[in-house]
Amino acid sequence: MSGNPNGDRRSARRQETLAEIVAAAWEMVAEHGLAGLSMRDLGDRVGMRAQSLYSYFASKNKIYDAMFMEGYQAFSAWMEATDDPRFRADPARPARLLAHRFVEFCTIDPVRYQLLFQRTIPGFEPSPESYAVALKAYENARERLADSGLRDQETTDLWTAMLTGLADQQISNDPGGDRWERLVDRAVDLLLADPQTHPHTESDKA
Amino acid sequence: MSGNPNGDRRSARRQETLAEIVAAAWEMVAEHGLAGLSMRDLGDRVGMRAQSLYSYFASKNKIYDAMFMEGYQAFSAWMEATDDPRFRADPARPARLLAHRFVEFCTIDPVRYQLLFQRTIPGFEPSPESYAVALKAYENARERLADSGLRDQETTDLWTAMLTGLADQQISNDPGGDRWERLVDRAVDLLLADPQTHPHTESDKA
DNA sequence: GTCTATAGAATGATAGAC
DNA sequence: GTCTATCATTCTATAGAC
Repeated sequence: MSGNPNGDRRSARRQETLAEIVAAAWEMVAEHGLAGLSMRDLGDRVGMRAQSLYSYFASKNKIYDAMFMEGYQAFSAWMEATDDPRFRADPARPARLLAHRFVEFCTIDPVRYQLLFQRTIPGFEPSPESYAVALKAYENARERLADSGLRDQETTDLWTAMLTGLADQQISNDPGGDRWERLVDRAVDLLLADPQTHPHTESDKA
Repeated sequence: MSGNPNGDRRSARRQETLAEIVAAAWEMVAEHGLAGLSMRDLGDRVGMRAQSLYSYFASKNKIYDAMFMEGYQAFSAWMEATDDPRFRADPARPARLLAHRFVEFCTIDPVRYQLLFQRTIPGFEPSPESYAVALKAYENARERLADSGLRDQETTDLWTAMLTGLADQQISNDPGGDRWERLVDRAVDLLLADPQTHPHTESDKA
């Protein structure tokens, strides 16, 4: 749109600063918890006064919003990576991979998990744009799960509960370990072996 | 120890006030979230100035601590109630009852669930006395679970993850409904039917 | 775009009169 | 045991100079 090279350069510089602020915000919440994000300290961290941050984000919640969107983009990208053609033949493996991938995503960054999958920030609501990114991520995950043979709502609900439960216990009670993570395969196999998971097995065989 | 009837009466009065403050605190966090407990508002609620609360609790965290202990006492009492002799004969039912009872305890009061089973209050650590109550509650629950046939650590870990996962999804995504709660039976049966749950079945039959 | 200055409001907690 | 007065912070956010 803009034929002005200076405009492009300025815009690029601005994008860099925006990204730098968000990166510093991730650092901060990793250290002080999700609620421990303070404009003053965030300003210190990127080398400006807290008030100057308002040139980039209209409010603190806009920063959470940017983190929220970035988090779901990362989630989509992370789950994309399980689309490995080598495992398409085996009916059990894709589900296991999917499950491990999900639990890993959660345990790698507990604060991100909290921001994306739990609701613990008092006044924060994601913007429509960010929420759209989240919805798309969920839809992708649902489709991939369907490819693994888990289709009906009750089964996918149980799947979700099991995996978030495992991730949550892992994060809360054995951070850095694998006491719950190593139960992922067993949980997945349990669900795949359940007759209720495949209510139409007979017709599927035809 | 004190033979002074006035002392007893004063002590009783004090206990009443302590209980009243904690009850008001539960009300407050139910309305404004776990972090939304403010000494000023709490004072208003019990009809005294915020500063006067410090005659009863040395700090805000001491109030959280009292709630924590009360919560685990409630948990023990709640799980005791499943000790129904009528169901001891059926090997499947005690586990189902136990599971339902647990999930109900969580969903009935989400804020209490958050205080007891998640770690979301920044500076709060339970006191040794409160923690002892929590440990005893866990030990009781573990024994009851063992009576239901779930004994090895991996299985009880999976049990915990499944049920907290179901409770969490229920609270977060369908408050007041039963979309996840109605999956409890299926989850329990899945675990009971799993061969890995009874690694020593042969010798048990002897 | 960044700064200083500052508003405006909330917080948890203490000291000391009564 | 409750009060008034107050401290000492923290916080988000705005106004306006440069």
